[in-house]
Amino acid sequence: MEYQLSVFLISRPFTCALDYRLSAASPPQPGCRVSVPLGTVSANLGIIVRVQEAPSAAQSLKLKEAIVLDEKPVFAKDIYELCLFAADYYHYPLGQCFFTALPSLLREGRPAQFKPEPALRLCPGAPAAPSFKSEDLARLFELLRQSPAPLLKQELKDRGFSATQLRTLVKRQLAEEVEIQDTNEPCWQERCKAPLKNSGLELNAEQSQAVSEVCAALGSFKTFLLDGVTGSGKTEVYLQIIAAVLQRGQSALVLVPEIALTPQTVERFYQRFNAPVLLLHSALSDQSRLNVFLTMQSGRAAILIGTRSALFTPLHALGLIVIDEEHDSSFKQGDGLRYHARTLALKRAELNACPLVLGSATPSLESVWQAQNGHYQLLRLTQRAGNAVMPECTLVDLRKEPLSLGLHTGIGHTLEDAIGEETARGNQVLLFLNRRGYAHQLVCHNCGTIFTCPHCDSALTVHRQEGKLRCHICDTSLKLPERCPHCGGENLLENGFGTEQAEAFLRLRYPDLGIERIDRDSVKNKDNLEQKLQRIRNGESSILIGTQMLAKGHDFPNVTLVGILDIDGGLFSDDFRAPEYTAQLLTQVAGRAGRAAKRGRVIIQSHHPDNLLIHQVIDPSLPYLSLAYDLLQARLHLHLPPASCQAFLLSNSLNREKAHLYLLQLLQTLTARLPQFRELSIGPVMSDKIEKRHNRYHFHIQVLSPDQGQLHAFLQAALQAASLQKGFAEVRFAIDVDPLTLY
DNA sequence: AGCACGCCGACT
DNA sequence: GTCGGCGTGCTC
Repeated sequence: MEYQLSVFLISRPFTCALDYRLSAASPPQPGCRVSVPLGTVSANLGIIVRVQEAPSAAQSLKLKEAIVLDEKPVFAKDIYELCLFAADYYHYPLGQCFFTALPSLLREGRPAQFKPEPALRLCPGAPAAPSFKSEDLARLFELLRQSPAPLLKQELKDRGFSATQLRTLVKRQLAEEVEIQDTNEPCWQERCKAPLKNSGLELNAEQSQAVSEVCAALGSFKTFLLDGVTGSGKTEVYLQIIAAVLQRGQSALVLVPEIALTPQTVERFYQRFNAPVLLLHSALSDQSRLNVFLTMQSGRAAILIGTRSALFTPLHALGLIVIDEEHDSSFKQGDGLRYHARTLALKRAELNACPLVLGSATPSLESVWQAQNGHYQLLRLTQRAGNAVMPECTLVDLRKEPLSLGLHTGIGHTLEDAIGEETARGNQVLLFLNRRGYAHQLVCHNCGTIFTCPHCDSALTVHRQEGKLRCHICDTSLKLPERCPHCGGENLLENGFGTEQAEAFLRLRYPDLGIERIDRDSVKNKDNLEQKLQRIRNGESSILIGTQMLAKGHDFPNVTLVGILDIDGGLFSDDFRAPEYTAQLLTQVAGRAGRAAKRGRVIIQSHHPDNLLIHQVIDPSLPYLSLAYDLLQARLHLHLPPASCQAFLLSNSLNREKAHLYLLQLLQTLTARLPQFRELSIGPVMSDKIEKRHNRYHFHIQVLSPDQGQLHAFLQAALQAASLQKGFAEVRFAIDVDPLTLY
């Protein structure tokens, strides 16, 4: 038979499908990959979107021949539909949405085949209870002893065991390495009669209420906003809902920010479920990712935990989606298909007729708004689990602190004393500063030259340990200069302190204490982070200093003091989201204090102690949600998101004039059609706050609309007009729908 | 996105 | 006279 295939190429920005010819005994299925010629390039990867019998032999002969690569579609029905939705919503070429949704090996045209992965199992003749030097090794041995099947080395690493520990067990001939083959195992429901290992913790009234509300909605599409204060046991709620999903024979998808994918969180899943749990994180190899993709697709595992991109993994019989820390900005992709995992998860839940649970201690105003207008059902956990009580917050007026050595590195006297007190009592201290590096900028004291990046409009940050000046935008690094290249001046001033400098002061001040710095510079990889966290958990270290990374998801039971070194940056930003982010960050960081039996305290240093927002955040009688309602009210008054829809038209070029002119001309074209878009508010062409980045000049136009449909129509028109613009060969154009940052 | 084709200046 | 710069348009 002769067939005509409509195909979208995954690495080309076409808005239309291309047609190809195929001679085959039976028609291929949509969602399969094909290799097709285009112009002079003979092999391009595409996805079949439509299959017809060829209308006539003559018609069909005009078309070029396609080669079908897959027997079964790599796109499940729901993922396929999700891509269609994303292409439309984000005004992004469908082929490139398919690209985003595929594991990289499938993008490259490699076969959709499972490759064996190394695993460990106990040696047949291993003694029942050998002695171990470390507790970890004993735990590892016990894990292998109890497991009915070999455990993937990757899974053991995800659970916090090091490669060395695995090797030790093999060397002692207690365990042996085997390969997990792609057996044609049946789906997990058949292999695993009891999906639960245990029924979990006792729930309090609010938790059981939340669990039963969601369970009542299983089998239908409904969105829940789970607003649970830090330490209120959100994870336990997820686990019990998932248990109910598994009992129904369905599977669950859990999305978390990258940083929250820690062995402790993951371990709770492994401890609870017999049903197989898989993980998708940045440290996996491409082949492991493909294996996860195939295993989930065929229903051989029941639960997938992963970051943003895990949203596109096909799950057999998907029955629930959870997004933990739903306010986290890492759920929005910043380039290419600029999607928000929450937006697409909503669609995917709808396509699968399953509930979506959005959980956070500090929900986004977008979600609070949806809850307020009844689109999401609000579930609240207001009690901290166990006996933990909310920490006591004090505000330190930095203007009244003496100019001590510590203050220059961000640590005032009051905080310094408190650190001394707490550590002397054997407690731990967590210090938060959202600025990495040693010093913010380097200035020549003689001629005033500020050292700036050659590729960006930004000051270079001093990194003393590395002996480098680094650009935090493009990552360019230069050797730390000894004199000013302009005037030869030798007095170079370091302005503004970062985590590295605060750490240096702490080491000087408390030479006998273990200090861990946790930021992008000091944490090289997942293992490295885990080592640091381990030293904190076992009490080797007592002071932690770090950036954002510290604020998210980690439990430190012995931390009784949290210090926030400098919050002022977040108070005076021109971004309308800054108050929301600041409130979230303060609440999250403060939530790290006193999670176990000990009451915690929080010290916030500020040069603006009268600031209303700070007072609202630390007011114990004002829960975050009430503050969120206030902040939301302010947004509504100003007709800002989420009360209105926002988008940006973006351009950039190596040539400043061209980038600018591109949007000017586009705006001019669109102005002619403006009567159609009466409701829209369209900003002027502006240069980005950091205009030059990576040697390219960036410009933008902001668009606000009270109505989603009208914005959509406008963006469609903009895209159309942009594609017709001539004379801008290397200018790049993009649309950002529902941006989270201003440009 | 690639790639070819075509129309301009500056070289042997 | 040709080499190569980029700007334009096409690819099923």
